[in-house]
Amino acid sequence: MKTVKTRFPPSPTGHLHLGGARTALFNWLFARHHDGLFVLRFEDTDRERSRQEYVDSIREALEWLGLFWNEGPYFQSERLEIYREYARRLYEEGKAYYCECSPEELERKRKEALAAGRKPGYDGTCRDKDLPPGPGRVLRLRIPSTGTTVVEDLIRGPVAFDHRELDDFILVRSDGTPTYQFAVVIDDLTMGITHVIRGDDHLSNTPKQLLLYEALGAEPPQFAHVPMILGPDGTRLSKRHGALSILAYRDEGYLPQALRNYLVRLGWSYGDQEIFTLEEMIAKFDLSRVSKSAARFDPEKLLALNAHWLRATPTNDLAEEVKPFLKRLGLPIPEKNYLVEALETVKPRARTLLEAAEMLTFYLVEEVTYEPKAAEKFLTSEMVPVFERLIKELSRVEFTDEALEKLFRGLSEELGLKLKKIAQPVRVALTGKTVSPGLFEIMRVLGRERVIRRLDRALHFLRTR
RNA sequence: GUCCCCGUCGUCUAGCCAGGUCCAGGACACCGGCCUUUCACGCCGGCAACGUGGGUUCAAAUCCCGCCGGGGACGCCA
Repeated sequence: MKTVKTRFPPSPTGHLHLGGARTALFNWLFARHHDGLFVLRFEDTDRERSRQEYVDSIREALEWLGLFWNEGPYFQSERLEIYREYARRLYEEGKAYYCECSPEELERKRKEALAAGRKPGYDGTCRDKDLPPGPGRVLRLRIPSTGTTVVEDLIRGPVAFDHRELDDFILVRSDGTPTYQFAVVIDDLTMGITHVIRGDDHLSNTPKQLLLYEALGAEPPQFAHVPMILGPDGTRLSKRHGALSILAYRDEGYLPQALRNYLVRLGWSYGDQEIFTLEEMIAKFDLSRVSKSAARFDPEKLLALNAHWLRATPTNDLAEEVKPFLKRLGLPIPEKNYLVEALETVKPRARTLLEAAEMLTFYLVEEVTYEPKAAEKFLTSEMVPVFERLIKELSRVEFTDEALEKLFRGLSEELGLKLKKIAQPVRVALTGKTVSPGLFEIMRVLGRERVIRRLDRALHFLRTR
């Protein structure tokens, strides 16, 4: 049994987006599941649009997702000699021929054909001209005019294409660079790729590639075409569907575990299981459970999964992850223990690291800012005696959740006020807001000194109203 | 236009290959309730789908055909 080898071949013309990440994940998982290898290869033959910054950002995104490659990254732009050699062979063996039709001419014929309701493929004008190589000429593959080619797809089963539907596609452009169709085949062949797992949109290109393998006298890899990911509205995923770059999700406070978990369930399932650790994905992933129909991207489900993984991550680790977000919000980074304890209280309430950082604000600022409406409603003058009494009691009570709760309940009973009537004003005094983690845990974490200082300040505030 | 692929709750999906156990299960979202010092978490309950027409069969979400709908390919882009 040959070692399984998969690849992820992005073209560095944009950031890594959800669709690409899912394809990369599937390839990576398949390789890992079979103890195989995963190759990274940049398809940068389009010199016009390829950019170094995208090479960097794609690598960064893959690494962030934990999808490390065993080989590469390769760059097609550095393999031009190899393609040239194979092109020469194909030409010499008569499997390919040169064509002198100009792009303008081809474009004109394409439009004509489309307007007349015919298929717009190349019409074979130069097929039998027996042209030698020359400037302005492209190399085309000579495709058999009759018969059919069957793609034995691992996900879709056999898919037959009539050769009349295929045309003599371009292998080498007039500037000598290889086209995508040619370069992928040569790369997959020379790199020993055993399984090509890619988007559905490549299915109709596959027979052409198969014919190229045949012309080369080579054994093609196995193909598996996975369904595409559509936007929430069912149209092709694009910029207007919001943040699509994987790195943008990272910067919004999403966890790689959540992204992976969301992505793996888009087009793949394992019974009713929704939550997967990396190890489980590797152990359970297989092509037979990949679905055939396109999936829509649902940001809500991604968020829910992120909330889940946030809660499932040890607070100690989360504390490190949240630091960059605190920094970004202009908040001071406190001592680790304090941060962990504070984070513990906001963890079940936050759905992203960014939200968590925002919720931590009151723990970290010197003086909280009262929300106008909250102060208006709860920091009223009748709270003066309550706060005075609290400050006195708090200086001697033990700062544990239990003791604090006992204190508040006792006070509530003694003063004939519902606990809520006391709790909300104190909450506002301590956090500036009406919504926060549990009051007693907040107090415990803030500690006696901060709590008394904040109550003191609130007392001043309500006396001057 | 031609060819190819796909079609189960709003969304992701299980079930379909090996027809009955499915008046279709899980998850997200949504709605109600419990818990409760606020908000969450958690727990309980609810809403909600086999695109359509025909055929095969004692029996079809599951098999066959047509139609409709969606997506993709048809580039000297990848």
